[in-house]
Amino acid sequence: MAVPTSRDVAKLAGVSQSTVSYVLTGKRPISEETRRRVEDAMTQLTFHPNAGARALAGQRTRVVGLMAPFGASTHQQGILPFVETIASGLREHDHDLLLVTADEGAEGMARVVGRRIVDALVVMEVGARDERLAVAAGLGVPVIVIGVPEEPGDLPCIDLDFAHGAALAVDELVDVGCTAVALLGYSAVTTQRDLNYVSRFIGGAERRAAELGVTLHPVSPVEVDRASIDAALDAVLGVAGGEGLGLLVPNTEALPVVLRALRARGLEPGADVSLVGVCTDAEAAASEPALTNVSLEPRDVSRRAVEALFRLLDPELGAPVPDGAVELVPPRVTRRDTTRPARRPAA
Amino acid sequence: MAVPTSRDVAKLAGVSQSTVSYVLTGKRPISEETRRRVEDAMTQLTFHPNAGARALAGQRTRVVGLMAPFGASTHQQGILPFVETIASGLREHDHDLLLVTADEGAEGMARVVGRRIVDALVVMEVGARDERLAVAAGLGVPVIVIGVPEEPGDLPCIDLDFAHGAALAVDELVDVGCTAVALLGYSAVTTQRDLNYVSRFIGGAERRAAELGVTLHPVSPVEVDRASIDAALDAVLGVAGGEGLGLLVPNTEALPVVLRALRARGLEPGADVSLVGVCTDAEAAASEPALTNVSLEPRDVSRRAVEALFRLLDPELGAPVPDGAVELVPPRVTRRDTTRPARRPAA
DNA sequence: GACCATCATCGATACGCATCGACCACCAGG
DNA sequence: CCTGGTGGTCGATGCGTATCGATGATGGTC
Repeated sequence: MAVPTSRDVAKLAGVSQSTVSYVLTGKRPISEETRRRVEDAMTQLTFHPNAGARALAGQRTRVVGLMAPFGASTHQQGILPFVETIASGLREHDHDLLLVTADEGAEGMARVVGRRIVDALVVMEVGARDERLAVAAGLGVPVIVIGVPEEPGDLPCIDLDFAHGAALAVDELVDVGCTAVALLGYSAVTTQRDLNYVSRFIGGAERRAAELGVTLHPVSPVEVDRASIDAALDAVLGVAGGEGLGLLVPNTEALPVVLRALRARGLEPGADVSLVGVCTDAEAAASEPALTNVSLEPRDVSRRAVEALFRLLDPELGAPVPDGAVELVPPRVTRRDTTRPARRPAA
Repeated sequence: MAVPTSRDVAKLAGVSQSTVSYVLTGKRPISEETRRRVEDAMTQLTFHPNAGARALAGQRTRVVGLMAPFGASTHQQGILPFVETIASGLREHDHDLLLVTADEGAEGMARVVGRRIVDALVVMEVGARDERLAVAAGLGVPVIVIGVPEEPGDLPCIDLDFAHGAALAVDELVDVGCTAVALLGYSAVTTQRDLNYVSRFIGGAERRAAELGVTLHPVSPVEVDRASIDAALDAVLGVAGGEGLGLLVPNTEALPVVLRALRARGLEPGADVSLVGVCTDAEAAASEPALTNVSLEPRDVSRRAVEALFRLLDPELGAPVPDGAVELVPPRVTRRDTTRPARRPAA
């Protein structure tokens, strides 16, 4: 026999096809005895339920589309952990992940939803105003957005709390005695893409600096090559001097270059200059010197995104996410070697 | 009306449902007039053919599974371009990409194929002996392997020609006057994973060095941190001296560290020491100094993998890939600043 | 002992499309 | 005028599952 169907299983188990189906879905009570016979038959035939038939009859595919920022000129670095975590999160709910690349744009989403290839969408790297959002919202399937658009329009959004992270970083710098903070901004390409986490981070830093009464020198944008970073440091050190200066580096990729540039001019991070970077804890610990960092763990965001998605998909799992809710994942600052308490603050 | 079906389209166009289907698939001739009416109706209703129904009736899903080395501790860096290129290659053939993460292992493949979620598989990062291969080969669907296993067993394999790349790199070093070549190996973790491109590369270098009568000093394994690389350089320079030494660095991630380490000890790459690295052309050109490199462009491999896949999927597209064929994509060596012709070779 | 729940199972049907055989109209050749 | 095509369309059927209503069996109640 070619590939076994649920009817074959039924015959072998001596039950009807519908009983096999109920064993599979658990939507009606099945006696222990019958269940065992059916399951044995399935094992014996190596039966796999046909996904197409299931989708057709059951109106759900158990596949989720991921709109990933591939193809475009993305800082590709960071997205892999997102994808990976989302994929395994979906698997825990017996769902699969279909990749939709960004070059397909909004019509890619319309296609996979229209054809009922997917039951739901996760849209990554959403910028401040993103044409995909309006389309996604009108598709009639659950959508989770990773990023914080200006106008969420009914779509639940999840992202890291960059503003809060920036504030915590400023706190840390002030804690170790800094009286001025310089912010080495994101590269122009990132800013152009209008991903507003940039402005959220900068805004958070500014607000906190103002509250604490320390000066904030934003330097932006900064490319990742050595020359740009040297130029940025020149500017910063010219204005603020070395004394009491804290550096805030939200651009993960720039971190190693900044460290090198500082040392090249005789400033030891942690001793002569304090520095807080934005990166994962793993990267921070592996760095030399170990970085004090604002941890932005993509896995946290992905996990929550998956949870939110299934609350939408199976409302029994708990209160569905309210429309348009923005969930910000709190960051964490970990002190390592690049910030050290210097002068004892007035106790 | 909820979502339109082909029957709705048929009614609106005044034809039968089967005619709509033939317009869609092109498997029977349709008059110009009828085709236009049907297409208009589809547009008007924003009709999308239901993928589940298509799969059920047509025995094909137009989805390809990608077994990606996610989840494991991979040198995650390199795989994104593969995934991206494969995804868009599939889209050009109106197919989609379903991600299967490596943690699911062989049973993940069995699942997506057994349930007929996918029509075919691409298996990435296949090592010398990979348990997934035997399973994949028995699944009864087209499979393309990226990597070169010891025992391809009927499966078409595609990979970069690391051996040839190594030989070309040795050639280049000898061309610019090197009389000894040191090979800074891969890190232990890469070697442990038994990805045999490591040994293919080393083997290729050894063979060519022997042919040319130059000494080859393999130093392995080399981690990517500065200390390990310094130790490796100590060993190499101790044995071979600076004079006439060429460095061969197959580990992309180690390249910047090696460059820095060399300069730290007063050796200018390209002048005092020659160096050929393995990386993409883009990375090589962006490096400072610009690297002479063996280009291993993942996109080439992905493209060929997709082509081979569709030759298997639609035999009309050309001769199907012969079973067990191993296709090696030739690399290219580009001379940049880290190799410069030194003493004029005897003309 | 007749009656009604409850539980477990069965039969039939629908899901939306691809495909096969049949059919019709039309035209060329004899 | 009849025959043999051929290009174009239609009806009917099947793909494998989920689901609904119905049925039989079982046990408890008055």
